[in-house]
Amino acid sequence: MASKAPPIDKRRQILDAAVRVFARQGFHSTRVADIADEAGVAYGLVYHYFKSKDEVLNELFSERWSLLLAAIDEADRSEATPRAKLEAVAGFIVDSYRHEPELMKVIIVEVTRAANSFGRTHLPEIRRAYDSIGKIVADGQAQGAFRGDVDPAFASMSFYGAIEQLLSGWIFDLIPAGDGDFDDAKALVVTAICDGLEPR
Amino acid sequence: MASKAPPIDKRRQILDAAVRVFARQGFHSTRVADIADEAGVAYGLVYHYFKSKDEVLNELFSERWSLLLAAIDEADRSEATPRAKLEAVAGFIVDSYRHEPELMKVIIVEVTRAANSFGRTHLPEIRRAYDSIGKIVADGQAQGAFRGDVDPAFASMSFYGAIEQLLSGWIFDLIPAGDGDFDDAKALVVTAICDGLEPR
DNA sequence: GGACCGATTGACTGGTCAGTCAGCCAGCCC
DNA sequence: GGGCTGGCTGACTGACCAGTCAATCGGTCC
Repeated sequence: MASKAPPIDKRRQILDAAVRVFARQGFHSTRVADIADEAGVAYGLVYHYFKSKDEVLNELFSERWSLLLAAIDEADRSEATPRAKLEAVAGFIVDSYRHEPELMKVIIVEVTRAANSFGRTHLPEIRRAYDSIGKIVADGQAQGAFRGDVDPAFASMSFYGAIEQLLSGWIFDLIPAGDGDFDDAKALVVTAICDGLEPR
Repeated sequence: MASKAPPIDKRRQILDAAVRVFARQGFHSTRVADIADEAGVAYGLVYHYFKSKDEVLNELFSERWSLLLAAIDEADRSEATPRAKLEAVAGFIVDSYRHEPELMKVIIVEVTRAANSFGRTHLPEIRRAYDSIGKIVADGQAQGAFRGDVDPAFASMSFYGAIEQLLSGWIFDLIPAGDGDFDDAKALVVTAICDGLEPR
């Protein structure tokens, strides 16, 4: 037989279960027992792998947010136009939602927008994303691709806020979430922010 | 003497105290005793005027949100250009924050963005705001003031999301919040959404 | 076999609050 | 005065749950 029986990764199993339960019930109203049940694992095992219930969510957030930060930086380092860089960022976020809606729901609802709990804890990481987007805008202004009379930090907040609000709209069925809608959305955030609503 | 001694409105006193405490500690980590203490009132009196701790927050939200809905409708009914209507909406929200930052913080952080608790409860009212803004956009499109290739519901989410993210930025000191910054912000959200970032 | 060790189990505890309730008191009317 | 009303008080209770821990299991090595 193989040198090892495939060791089921219980830690991963717990994280995946937590995503599902958090997405369904929200962080505050899920008990640790719910996570354990969903993972098919004993209550105590959650505490074997994680210091606390909070740490489970922190881990989920950090795993995914570091990917986002990397994606933004990669877009920034590319040779593309500023507009294309923003398209790449919007695309990454929208695709993240398309492929893992539950995880993104948890991250947005429980961290990014949870200003009084995890949002505060992770403010530095979250802020890094705003800053990186702001840098893309500032560079765009420096090379004349974007108008110079808009504060980059401000534009960054608007851009990110618009995307996040769209995800919220999908999460709560406020706007349609078909496959084409995702692609439309990517193009449209960028259109709205770069071209504006008024005809040219 | 006057027919009545001025009856201190304890109910109002409790609501005002709740705003301060919720803004400072967040809804989840304020105990009912904190509200009572801040209001200088006995614990039990909170339950004399409100069915539950939740109801205190619900009341705060509904009071203010109905003003917002009224402001949006008024803007919509005016003879102004679509762009000016959006300016009026952005202006109302920004001014609300300027004059009552604590209340707006509570509403945004604890309701509007608290998707798993109060946000869900108040979804219908929140949605009404998105819909009304969407109507302004749709009318603008019908009269040729706005480009027709952007879904109004989508544009509405982007617009509102951008504003809310700015308030979040102020709330968390991510962007400067001087008096001029508020006025700049009003103009800039509208510029960004209507004109776009790219030069014309 | 048996010592050892990390993974796994789940009953139990300690602390925290939301909400209850029995009653106090100030003003008013008869 | 004495009774009534309703705003007001705050000690108390019941429920809930995160986190602990002592015990068990299963594999490995000698």
